Amino acid sequence: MSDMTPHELSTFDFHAREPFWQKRWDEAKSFEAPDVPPADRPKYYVLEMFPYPSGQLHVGHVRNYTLGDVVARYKRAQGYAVLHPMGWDAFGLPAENAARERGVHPGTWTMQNIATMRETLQRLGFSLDWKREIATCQPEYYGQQQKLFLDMLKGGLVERRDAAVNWDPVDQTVLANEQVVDGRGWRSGALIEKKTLSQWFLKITDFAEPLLETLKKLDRWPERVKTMQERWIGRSEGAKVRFPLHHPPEGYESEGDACEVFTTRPDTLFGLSFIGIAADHPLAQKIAQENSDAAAFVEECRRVGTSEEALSTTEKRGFDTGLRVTNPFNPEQTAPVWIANFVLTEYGTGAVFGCPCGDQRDLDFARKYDLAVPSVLLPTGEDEASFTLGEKAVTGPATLYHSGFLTGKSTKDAIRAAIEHLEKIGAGQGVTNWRLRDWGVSRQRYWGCPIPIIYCDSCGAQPVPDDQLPVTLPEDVSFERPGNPLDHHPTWKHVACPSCGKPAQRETDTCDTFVDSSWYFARYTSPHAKTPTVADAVNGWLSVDQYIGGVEHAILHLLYARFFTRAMKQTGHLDVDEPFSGLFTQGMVTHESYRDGDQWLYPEEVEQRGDVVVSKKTGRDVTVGRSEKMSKSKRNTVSPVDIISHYGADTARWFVLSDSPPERDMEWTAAGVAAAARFMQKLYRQVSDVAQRDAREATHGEAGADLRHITHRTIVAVTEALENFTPNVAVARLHELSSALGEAEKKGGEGIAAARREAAHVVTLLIAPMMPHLAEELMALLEPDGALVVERAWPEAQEALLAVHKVTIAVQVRGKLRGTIICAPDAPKEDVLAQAKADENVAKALEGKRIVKEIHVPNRIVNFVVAG
RNA sequence: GCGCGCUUGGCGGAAUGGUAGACGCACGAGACUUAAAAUCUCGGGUCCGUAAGGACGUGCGGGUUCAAGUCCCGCAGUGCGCACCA
Repeated sequence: MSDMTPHELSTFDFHAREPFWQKRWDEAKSFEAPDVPPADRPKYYVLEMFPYPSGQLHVGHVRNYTLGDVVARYKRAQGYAVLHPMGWDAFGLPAENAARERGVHPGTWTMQNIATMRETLQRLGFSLDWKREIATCQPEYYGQQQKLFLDMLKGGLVERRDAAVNWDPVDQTVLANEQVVDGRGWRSGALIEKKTLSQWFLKITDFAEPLLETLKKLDRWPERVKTMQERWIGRSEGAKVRFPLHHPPEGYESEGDACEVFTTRPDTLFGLSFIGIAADHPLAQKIAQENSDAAAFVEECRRVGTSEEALSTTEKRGFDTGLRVTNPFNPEQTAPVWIANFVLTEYGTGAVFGCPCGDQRDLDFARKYDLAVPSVLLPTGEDEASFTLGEKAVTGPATLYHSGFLTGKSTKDAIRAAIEHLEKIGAGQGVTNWRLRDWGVSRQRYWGCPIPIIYCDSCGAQPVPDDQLPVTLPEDVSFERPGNPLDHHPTWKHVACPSCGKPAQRETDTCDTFVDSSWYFARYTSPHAKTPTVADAVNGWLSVDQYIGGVEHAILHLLYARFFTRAMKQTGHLDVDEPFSGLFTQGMVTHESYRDGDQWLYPEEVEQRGDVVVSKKTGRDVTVGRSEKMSKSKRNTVSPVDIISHYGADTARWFVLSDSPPERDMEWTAAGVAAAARFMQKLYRQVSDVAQRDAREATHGEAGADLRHITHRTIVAVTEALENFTPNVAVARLHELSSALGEAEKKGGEGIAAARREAAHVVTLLIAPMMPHLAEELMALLEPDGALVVERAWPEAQEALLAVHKVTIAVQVRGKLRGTIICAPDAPKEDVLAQAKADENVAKALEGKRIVKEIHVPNRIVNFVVAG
């Protein structure tokens, strides 16, 4: 070395060194997992939700995969055999949109995006086993999915039935909910309508009970996700009640001469005001055939769309069918049957009975159409003589009145009595109803997994035989014409019936892409096998010990995956019940937005000048919007590739971990990234300084005691922070250790060099999960011929060095802080109290007061409760 | 509309029911420098006070407790999900 000072030497050249270390890891096969978990150590399966290859990696991905990588590297250091794979959720609508808009084939577009995004992931230095990479759009993957579908069909878990879709009459195509804007098709602008198609369903409701019950055992899932799933599955106890129809329309036989409803409140039957039926209810359909006004109303309901949100936000409206039913509890009473736009076809029986006094929606509806409002619920504490029902339904605790044999009973008792009575008189029975509906998987689209079915006029729907799998997508398709390219492909769908050999047609629908993502975690355990799974591998690696992804998937994806796992178990493809034993849901990455007039500007197009932000181009002040979810339309995005190029992968990784707790949204700021970069270089300077100046052979001495205490305390703190998923706290503690390392240099003295070397060594190991490249670089400085950090164990704190010699105890008088005292750890209560009272300021506060109570929490706090 | 979260200095945030504001950003002061950058050190919730110290303070209103950011009830704001976006 020359006579240059260490400071001048010390810059971490991430441009050169990050790829260097990535190559070393690659050569050492550091991240390749064995086919089957080894017997000599515990396994740990870390998985982040795989990305949709939309084009570029975005910073939300960087956050997600960095979190996962921290877990993977930390667990590996702790001696686990880690499986940490990556792949692509590669089917989906955007590829078809790109095809329609730009004429590029969905497959080409997807594979190009994958290549781009894979490169970015690799530049970030994630500890992924790339040998296991999968893309769901490849026959190697979706062919096995077809096998699973057929096995489920054989096992009775798949059914064909009718379901409604959003239909665009101009484009002649089915639209996704997101393609319906204010009831109109996003491209054509045409009013969309509900259309019924015959579709394939997976019978997730068969598992409603276990899916609900097992939630209780998922103790490493966030409570809120479990609550959401619980609500979604929606078990509710109630009754089916048959209301006899007075004059059923001719030819209406599907339910005999009665209208059946599901209710959770059979206790309020005496409060019957009306029957509400969905527009798709058979009775409504029947009426519509005969009555043009009814038909017009049904038609209108169809325009509302298929989402629950649309149904419940639309103004409540109804149509009186003129039919009447009899109240089974009170044959004297009849009520009208209305078609109502807020009744869900697919929940319960598609019909409700309206009891305005106990349900706000029913009350609003009854008032609007001037229907009877019998009052049968007396709120607890109200008097029958004085209580009148206003515009608020009774939803709190209440007693039944004006209710025949139920009068005087509490809601709970009345429900039980009502069900008993219904069953006795044969007008209904108690049932358990679920909000969860079966999973419709048919999509009328090209870019998805073909459903392996052949329709034959003679033999019906036939499964594609195993030896004809996979059913692959044709390459030569046209997106010029509206509709599904598979359907209008000249030859693809025409095949021989596998059963009779006569001409038949393929199913042209493809699978919901949620199916693809419902088993990819299992496929990673044997990504290239000729069967969907391999028993030893899948049962050895599953379940996923830590799954990490966005909370936006809290319900659908996670529930489908849980169901699919059970369905795969039932069909013999694996032997676990739950796919993910640990779940972590991370927040979004947000950024300020900038607007110059009506023009949105990218963050790199503006700069801060004093208190204002101006456009670099025009020099004008720009409007700074609050930090919100990054979106292309507001241009408040940041490119991970740019960040890596400017600051390096480790800086990007460190920044996304450093400030916000990962379950919360984090704000991306240029200043924050710069701070991360500074800290990275500071550590590099500090450690290279230690490597060059501090003698390796120095023995520990008195002067180093403080630093050693901090070093070992930091091991405990960082370990705890990583266990708790609070890397932001780990970062804070590492900042402190770094400061202590710097201070120790100035202090000097016997044993400082050894303590500094120890601290440098420890800091290197502790940052490794977060800044893996820098860690390798630092270790190479400290031990030029040593092992790679990825092959080293996590540091362990020495108990003796953690001991504290004094504690600071807060002293309160009547809960207010009046001073602090320094005591020996675990000092006796009497001594602590005496010392507390001796404190000048405390004594002043106690003056003239009588001590009523003395609270002493060892090593923490003293509180004198005083009177007077 | 229904469901589920979140809310702490100028900003991001820390805090087993026990000293609120760790750590970082931004800001200010100082050191180094011819100068700047970089780096290092120090300061800071608000108000009153020269200071010692005091009052107030974790979205708002109540409650439980010796003690509440933390637990309970109500409200507001904001975000996410709602079954064909992924």
